[in-house]
Amino acid sequence: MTLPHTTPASEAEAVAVQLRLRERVVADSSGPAPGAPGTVVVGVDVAYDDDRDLVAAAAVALDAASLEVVAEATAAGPVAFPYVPGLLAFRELPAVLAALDRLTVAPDLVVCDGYGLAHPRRFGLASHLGVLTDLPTIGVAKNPPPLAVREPPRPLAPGRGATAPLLDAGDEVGRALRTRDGVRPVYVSPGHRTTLDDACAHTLPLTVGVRLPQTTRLADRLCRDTLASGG
DNA sequence: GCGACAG
DNA sequence: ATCTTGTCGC
Repeated sequence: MTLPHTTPASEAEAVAVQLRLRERVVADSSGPAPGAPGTVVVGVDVAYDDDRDLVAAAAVALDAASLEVVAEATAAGPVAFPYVPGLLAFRELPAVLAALDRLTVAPDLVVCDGYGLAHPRRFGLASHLGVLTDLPTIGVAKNPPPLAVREPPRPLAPGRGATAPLLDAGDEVGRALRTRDGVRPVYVSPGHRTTLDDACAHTLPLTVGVRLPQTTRLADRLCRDTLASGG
């Protein structure tokens, strides 16, 4: 990876790391164009067993067009950081980075299960992973971020593809995106080397017939199985 | 002080 | 995240 990851000794130090690293986020579209043929999309996810002090991560690479699995990798280790809202990256990154290292194909885009820009300090898990690896990343979360300035929840049209802005101090930092008709939306935001428009455009083809991106679903299943198999 | 709070 | 059966709908 381009930058090393180190586990902070305190929450205050973790916040300081975020404020420093967020300066390095690249907010352009130097990542793959949505729909570009041959794009390798990698989903990452993590499962925990706090009692055994064990965390397992999985990285699953798909062909963006066919959604066929191209490669998989897992990694397990001790839990490095407690769960603290806003600091999820420090809990998940060590295992995720290890799994990505074991992947035999080069990711064109990494899809994270969590926030990117749509984060209280505008530096969620997806942004953090992108800065450390310099890979294009996006964040797709199941729940809305607790933004400081939340706008009156604008109603979201019922059909797949409908969106509503996630505003933070007047800036659109993410989007609620309906990926299935009549089903609650997911919350998409750019991480590194992607734009919000592209993040949403990348998400739609990954969610044909399902709410969450296939990348996330497959990675979730794999890391869960890995944890169950011992670690 | 209390509630809210990605995974 | 994780603890967990059935149930409604397509």
